[in-house]
Amino acid sequence: MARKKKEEIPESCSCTIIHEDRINRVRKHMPKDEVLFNLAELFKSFADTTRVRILYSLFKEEMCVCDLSAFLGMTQSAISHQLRILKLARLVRFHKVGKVVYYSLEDDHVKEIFNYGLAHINE
Amino acid sequence: MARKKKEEIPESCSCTIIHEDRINRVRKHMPKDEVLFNLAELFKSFADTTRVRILYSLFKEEMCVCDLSAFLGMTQSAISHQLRILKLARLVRFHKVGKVVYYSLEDDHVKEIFNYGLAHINE
DNA sequence: CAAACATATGAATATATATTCATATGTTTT
DNA sequence: AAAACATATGAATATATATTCATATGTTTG
Repeated sequence: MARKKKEEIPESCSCTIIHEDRINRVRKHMPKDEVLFNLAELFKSFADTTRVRILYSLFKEEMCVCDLSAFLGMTQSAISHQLRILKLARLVRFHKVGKVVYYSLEDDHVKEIFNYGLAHINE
Repeated sequence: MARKKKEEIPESCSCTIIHEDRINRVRKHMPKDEVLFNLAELFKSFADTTRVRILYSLFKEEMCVCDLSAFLGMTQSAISHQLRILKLARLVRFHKVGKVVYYSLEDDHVKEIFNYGLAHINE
């Protein structure tokens, strides 16, 4: 009575591939893994309320760490750690004046990305 | 010898607020906390390689879970869990034909956001 | 030079989240 | 109805990450 007909489970996918044609067309246009990875990494930089608030603050004004800390009601350390991530993602730039470090947006991509994000939220 | 002059540490920020004027100008233009939170939540949906790959796959073709699973070389379960997140973020839509569920992009915001993301990466 | 201060950072902790595994749900087919 | 199948989902585990705490670095000022 043992009932085991279709014994050939394919690979990682436990199901039958239904649309080889679609997969082949999609494959042609997929960016390299590295690009997709970098894209996800970039969005990780936006994927935190604190970092979003920091970036939004810098839309209008250049600000120092102390300003951001006071304005956002968070410790200097927390802000500084997050600014490091934003620096690594090349989303903010900075310049020092004495002991004060002023941060500003690196380019306008952030604003544009945020605007489309808001458009999606408000639709 | 106890040397404790400036004893009045302000609030969450351990430093002196330097630019009250900047903070006040920024405050005027900050979106509500809820909006900033939702924006971060939206970007969280993009902040994972698997989800980026799923979304990119759907740029060109509507695909079923099985297609995505086979194409991306991941288990059906993993794909399905991630699709749930994309559904909750209203980034993908789906329709059922028999037992097959076809997924597609909800709107064009994703493409636009990705394009600006790529622009930032490639600059 | 010492004190004050703005900022940065390593380590620890707490929390979030991606994947796996097992199984459930719902549909089709025989 | 039972088998096959596509998909969904709860629980467990492993990993990533945000914040805190303590402290380091570098600059200014008395």
